[in-house]
Amino acid sequence: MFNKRIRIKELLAMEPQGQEVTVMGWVRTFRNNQFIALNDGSTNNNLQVVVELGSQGEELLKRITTSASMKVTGMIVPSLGKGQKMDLKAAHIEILGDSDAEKYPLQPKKHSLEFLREIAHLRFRTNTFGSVFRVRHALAFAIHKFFNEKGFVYMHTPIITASDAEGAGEMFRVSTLPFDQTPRNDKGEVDFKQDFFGRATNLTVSGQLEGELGATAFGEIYTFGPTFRAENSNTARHLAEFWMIEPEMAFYDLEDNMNLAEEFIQYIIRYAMENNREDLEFLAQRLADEEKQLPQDKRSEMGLLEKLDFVLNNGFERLTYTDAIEIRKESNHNKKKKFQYPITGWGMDLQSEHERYLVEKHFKKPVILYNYPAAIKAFYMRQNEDCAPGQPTVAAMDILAPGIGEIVGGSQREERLSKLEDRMKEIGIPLEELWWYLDTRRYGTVPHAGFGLGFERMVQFVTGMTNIRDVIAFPRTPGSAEF
RNA sequence: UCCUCCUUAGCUCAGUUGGUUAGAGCAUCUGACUGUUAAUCAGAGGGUCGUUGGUUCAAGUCCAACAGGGGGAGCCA
Repeated sequence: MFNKRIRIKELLAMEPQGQEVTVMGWVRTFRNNQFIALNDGSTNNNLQVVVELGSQGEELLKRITTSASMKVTGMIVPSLGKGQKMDLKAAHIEILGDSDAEKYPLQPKKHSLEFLREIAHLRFRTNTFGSVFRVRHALAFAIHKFFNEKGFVYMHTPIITASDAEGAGEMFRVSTLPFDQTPRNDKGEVDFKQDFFGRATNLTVSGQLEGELGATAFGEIYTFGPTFRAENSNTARHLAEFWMIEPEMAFYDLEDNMNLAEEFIQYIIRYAMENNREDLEFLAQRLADEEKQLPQDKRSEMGLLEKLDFVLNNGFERLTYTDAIEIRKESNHNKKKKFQYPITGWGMDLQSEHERYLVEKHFKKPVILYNYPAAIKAFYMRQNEDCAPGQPTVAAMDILAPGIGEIVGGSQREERLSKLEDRMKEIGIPLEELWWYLDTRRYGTVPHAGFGLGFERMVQFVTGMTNIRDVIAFPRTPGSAEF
């Protein structure tokens, strides 16, 4: 019978009055041949198990090593020591699994995140990753809760897709053809007619186009699933496999879209603040300690909890691409020629140093940029009509978060068939490949909008982890797919 | 992919202008102690200095290539 155990988080919330309980967990440290710090993953707080002198045999004591797993039954009593509220006086200890202390790589000391990344299968057993992944869970749960409360339908869009016309980046091919002897057609090209699906297929880079099909039937839908990009990106904010949330809403314009995105982000942050306070406090302390080693000008002005509170209470700054260019052009930063990439004028794509200046120096809070030049955005974004002469824009919006950069990318979609077709022809996307997508514009088209939120970037923002590889359990990056 | 920095014990890191036997803290092991808090005290074991090649009488130290990792950039979420 294992299910009689009580979780340590629950136990620590009780008043110790000699109750008999059973706990199970893993040893963090064993001090003085007498005190076991036991952790079961429910919280970073360890339960102090007290082994009375002489109550257990030498053989058993020797097996109480770091990360050995055990079942302990005993009485909880107020602790005589100072560091904790209660002790579990062990009446019976059963080692469930031994752990060779000489080989076990985690020690009761600080480890670098880089080292822990190399033992990603064990890093959940540390306080930092325990907190990160409990917060990750809370955010994922809050996302479903938010959309469910708003009446959105959770839609599972395909992982394997045949369209490569979405233009969202390099794709991973999905194939069962033999690598060493790929069948060829008359022209000498690989003959995908003989492949599993009878055509070339890839892992999805976005569920958006399929999401629009759902939105034009259910009204509001969202997706939350894995996404794959075969880009050779080596940064602290890119993964080859990541999770993305993509709501898509009929009868929404760009402003509705921005309102939803802002409300959504605040909602899930608030959920984590209310339900994972201890973990966030731990992560805030961790970040503060880490930043102590940085030079003054590289440190954040606000602590993690302050930052999250600020985001909940202050809303996001909204401004158009055109205004953003002006602000930066007029900034002292630009006049002093401190940008590596100078602001050349309207139409240029924003470099990440420009985004960072705007978010971290000028406004010091999340910023929503909207109405971007059409030339630097995707084909499906709605073409604005009231543009300045020679400056065509689309109803796109990006949310930029301090320290992370782009966390949301979205737009109102082009619902007018002829405009959409014209744009596709203009940039060379074959209409016949997306016939099913265009059908939504043929049969009862409606104004609609949506966005994509990078889940790992959101987790980074909330946990303060600076490398995206530390907020996903098993990161996939170029040259790296262990575990 | 580009720029840049790093790679010395299980971990974190010292190692002087190139010079004889490469060090520390923590961890591990052995013993002591027993209300500890990353316990403490004493002792012990633990190294192909990332790999390969080069310069030199002599390379952990200088040079090159490669590998792995960090930071930044591009692409983006």
